[in-house]
Amino acid sequence: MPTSTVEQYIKIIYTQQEHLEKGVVPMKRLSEAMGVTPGTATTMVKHLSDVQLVTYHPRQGVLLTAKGEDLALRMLRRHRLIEAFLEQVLGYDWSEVHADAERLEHAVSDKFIDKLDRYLGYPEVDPHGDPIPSSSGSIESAVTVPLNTCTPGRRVRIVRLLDDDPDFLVCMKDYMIFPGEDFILQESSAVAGTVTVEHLRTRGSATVGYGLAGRILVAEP
Amino acid sequence: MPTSTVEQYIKIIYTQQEHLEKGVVPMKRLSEAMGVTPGTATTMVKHLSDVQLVTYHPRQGVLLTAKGEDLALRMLRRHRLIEAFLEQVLGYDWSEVHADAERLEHAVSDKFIDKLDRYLGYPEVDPHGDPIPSSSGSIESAVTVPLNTCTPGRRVRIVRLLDDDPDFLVCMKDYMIFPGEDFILQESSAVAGTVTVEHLRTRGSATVGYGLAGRILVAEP
DNA sequence: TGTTAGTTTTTGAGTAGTCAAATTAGATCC
DNA sequence: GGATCTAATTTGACTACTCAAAAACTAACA
Repeated sequence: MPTSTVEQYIKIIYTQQEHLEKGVVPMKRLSEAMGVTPGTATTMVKHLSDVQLVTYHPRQGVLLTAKGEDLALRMLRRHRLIEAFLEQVLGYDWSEVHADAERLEHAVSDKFIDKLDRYLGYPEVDPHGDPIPSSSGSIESAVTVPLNTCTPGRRVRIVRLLDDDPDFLVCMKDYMIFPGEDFILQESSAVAGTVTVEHLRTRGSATVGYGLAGRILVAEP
Repeated sequence: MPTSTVEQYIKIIYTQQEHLEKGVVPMKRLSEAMGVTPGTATTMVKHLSDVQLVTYHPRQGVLLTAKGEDLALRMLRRHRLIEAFLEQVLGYDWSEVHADAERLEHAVSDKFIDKLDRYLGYPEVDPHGDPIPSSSGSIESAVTVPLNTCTPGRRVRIVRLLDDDPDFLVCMKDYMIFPGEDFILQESSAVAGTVTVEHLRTRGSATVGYGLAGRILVAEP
């Protein structure tokens, strides 16, 4: 059975991998995401490679194996179901669910997770709109595009936010930017570095940084 | 902040202490309850003493300090609230709540526990009838006596079972011996080593070993 | 081509916990 | 008072992580 440290590394490698959209995850990135020194990450990655969870390309980076991806999806399932539970049942604010879920996900049994899944009514997404993998390890996410790639004038629906930072989430909530809300994209300028949207119902408008808008995924209906 | 290993030692020392009803907990007992070798327990106890959680009497045993007792009650609160949650909300059988709670209790935050407490409606006891300490650390248990000290013929109400062994609990459940149920004590013999009770409602009778009956706490109304 | 900047790896050391096995201290019993 | 039994302690070693700092590699640019 993997230790919780191993579980954490694998989960991070998975998210960095899909985040980067390119092959391998370099050590610097991994060590920063894990909050450890690069040397520590190298040591750990060698070990992960020994137990076949990743393939390690020295001086380039790591890539999950099928076995590693399996574990990553199991962890993501745990994490997101726990986040949903914390928000829907215990009344956490969506900005604070991440930290507690991060600790709980390594302590729960499969039985716990399956019972929790049933209790919650088999939700498909967590409070941030992240899709929840099934118990068999399949995951399907809606077709979305980053907000900063949409053309102004279009109507968009917020589907997912790729960020766990509480401050950012609180801020987005103030702007009504959370999954399910509809907006009109008013302006999007890489040069000015801003994206402005107007909330469909309330007519309130919000401006966010261009980079951050890339982490807001929307659907164009 | 104490590590989860430290938390576990402190909780075990607390329960052994009240279990034994006498002063100090000897190393053998502690090491067995923790599932480690005696040498390991000695090493750990010295450390616990360094951080003022216990007072260590070499070659005799350990005793919790006020600070240690505080931590023990916090852990007991966590453990028992989680047990209640697993049974009442997620539908665990009472025989299986212990193991999962044991792992979760070290991973939850104070915020989590307080919100869980509210969600459960501030329960006073867990599924085994063990009293749940308040968030301020006070604990009050009902007046009870071990079943094997009652006089035959008397009516008794099961209040609490001092055992976490799943096999034992499943067995007790089959006999209807769980908190809230009423019985007539038919026979109790230290010599024969058995205690026989009759369930008040169903008239079914059950016989358990004299030693085990000492771990069944009842109220004599 | 040679220098430099940035990344990655190696090395040596530390922390928290564990075990096995040798040793020591207490108690008990003739 | 010794012999003996048991519980407790010490010792040395191992695992799983971690860091700091030195060394090595890569890429890129003058």
